[in-house]
Order: sequence, then structure tokens, then C-alpha cells
Amino acid sequence: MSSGVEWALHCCVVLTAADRPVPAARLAELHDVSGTYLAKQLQGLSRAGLVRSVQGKSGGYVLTRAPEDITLLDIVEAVDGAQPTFLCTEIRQRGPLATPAEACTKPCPISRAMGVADRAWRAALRETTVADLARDVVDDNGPTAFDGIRAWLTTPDGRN
Amino acid sequence: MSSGVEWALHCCVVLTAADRPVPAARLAELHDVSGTYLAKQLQGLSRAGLVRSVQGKSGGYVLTRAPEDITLLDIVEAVDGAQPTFLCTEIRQRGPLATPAEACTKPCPISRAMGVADRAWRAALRETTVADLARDVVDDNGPTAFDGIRAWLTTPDGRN
DNA sequence: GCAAACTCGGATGATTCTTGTCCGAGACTC
DNA sequence: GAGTCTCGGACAAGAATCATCCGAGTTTGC
Repeated sequence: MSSGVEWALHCCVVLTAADRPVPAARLAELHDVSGTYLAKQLQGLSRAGLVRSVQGKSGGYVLTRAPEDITLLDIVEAVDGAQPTFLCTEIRQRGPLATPAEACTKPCPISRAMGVADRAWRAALRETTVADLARDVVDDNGPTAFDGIRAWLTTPDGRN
Repeated sequence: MSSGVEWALHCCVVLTAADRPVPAARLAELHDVSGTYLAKQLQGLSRAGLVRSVQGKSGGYVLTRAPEDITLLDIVEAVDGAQPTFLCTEIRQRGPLATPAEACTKPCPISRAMGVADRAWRAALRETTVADLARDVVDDNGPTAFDGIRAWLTTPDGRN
């Protein structure tokens, strides 16, 4: 799994605390990661409609939905793509004892079993929302956890 | 997910039908894949103890356990490694507002949620055994499905 | 109304991991 | 005891990720 997913997840959580657009560069500085590359992940979130990009001088990214309506699966699929973890290449149709194509009406048993596991994984990701994560953060770090972040995000531009 | 996993899974299923060691090259020919590379995956299965390698003239690979005692998870972890799909890089401890290390007694909420999903995926893979897959194959392709494979596998060496 | 500055977005290159290959060590057969 | 076939680990090529740059568009302030 690409590490860009981790960055995107953290960004979505901190965007919960922001009440105005936050530039990608600022999010990158907060997490101490490559700003230009984080921008790529945010573009993915933007294409998926999870965040809205605001251009111009005081632009940046804002969540489009309420945190309770954004699931982990939404973010993972937005960044890493929605393709299943296991891709069946139909090797049963190859080789000297290949199964004829007309007999392959349904996916092969291996593909089916992997599909079940893939759906279980996605179902688990769908169970957790960004709001849940934000609540866990305050449970872990205290109710003032986001106050400092909100203040830092909205600091005009001065080096802190 | 690496495609070597798919090859290894198919190999384990067909090894169910073999009653003597099958060389890697023969398994590769059956599936029409790179023999030298398939050998690499089989090495992984061997290290994990799922198959036993027999050297010498009539050597090859044999399953070490009964098919109903080999789960999909065993094979996936043997080939792809047992590392979790999501690796937390602890970016909460980086940047200007880094969480102090002494406050990080437990994994961050994001890591925990991803861990839940990862365990759900693995639990699903643990539910299916190689014996289940073999049974599904005969359900799909008829009771004689493995007869041809067994005969072909045990054909001495002649081009068929 | 206009210039300027700041933002995102897609096109472009380096690095790491997967994919694919090779040859040597060891074991069984004859 | 020689030969032949097997696996096992070390060695390159290709692909995907990771990282970067510059241009298009928008808002801001004058």
C-alpha cells in the first residue's frame, strides 16, 4: 500500500479542524513531507470529490462533506485506486490443459475466494469515518488536541 | 498484490492432485508461465514449510500437509510476506506540532483502523483452505477435472 | 479595471520494488 | 561412482512508486 494513503488520511483528519481552505504546502509542512508530492495525493482526493480545491490567493483544500460521511474506504480508493487487491489473470485458460473460454462463465475459485477477502477488507474500511478518527485523536491526546492545529493552520504565513 | 501469489495458489491446488513430487518446470509449463520465476515463489512456499522440496532426478515439490490444513493466508504470507498492508510511519511525531514520543504509547488511530481492516482481510483468507478450492474446481468443471491434470503431471517427460 | 501574487493541475524525471533470468550446490538414479 | 536432474540463492531488466518542476487559473488588493 502506497504511503501516500497515510498522508491523505492524516490530511483529511486535520482538515476537520480547519474552517477555511488550507494550502497543500501548509499541510505538507505540518507533516514534514514533500509538498509537491502531497499535492498529487490531494489531487486524487479532489478528483474523487472528497475535497474541494479553492484557487487564488487565499485558496487551498476544504472537505466537501461532513466528517461522518467520509469513510476510510473513500480515501483509500481515491488515492490508490479502486482496483481490487488481487487481479485474476485467468491462467486457467493458458497452458496445455487450458480450460476452454466458454466454460469460464464465472470467476475461478481462487479469484472468488480472494474477492471475498477483498470485500471483507473494504467493508471494514467502510465502517470507520473521518469523524471517528478525529474523536479517537481527542481521546488519545486530550480535548485540546485540535486547538493547536487549528491555530497553526490558520496562521497567515509567518514562520512559527 | 504480486501476481506470484496467484501462481502459487494455483500450484498448491494442482499439487493436491499429484501423488508424487512435481518439478517447478513442469508446473510452469502447465500454467504457461516463467519457470525460473515460478521457482522463486515455490522457494517461498518451501521456506514457510507448506511444501517439501525433493531433490534429485525424480524430485520436485510435494505438499507437506493435508489440503484442508493449508489456508489461503498461509500461501499469501509465504509468498508476499506477512507484513501488514498498511505501514504506519509515525508522521504524527514529525513536523512543528509533533506529538511527543512519550505520548505515543499506542498506535495512532489511523494505524489502528487500518489494522482492523487488515485483520478482517486475513481472517477471511484463513477461512478458505486449499481443499475448499479443489472442491470448487470439481464443482465448476466436473468430477473428472483433476484426472487429466494428474495424468499430465505424472507423464514422465514426453512432450504432450 | 488592472496588475500582482498565490493557488491548483498536469507533464516530466529519479528511486525502489517487483518481475524475470542465470548458474552453482546437492541429491537421486543408474 | 559417474551422470543427470533437482532445488537454492545471487544477478539484471522492467514497472510502479516517489518526488519534482513549470504553466493555467483565480482571488486579492489597489
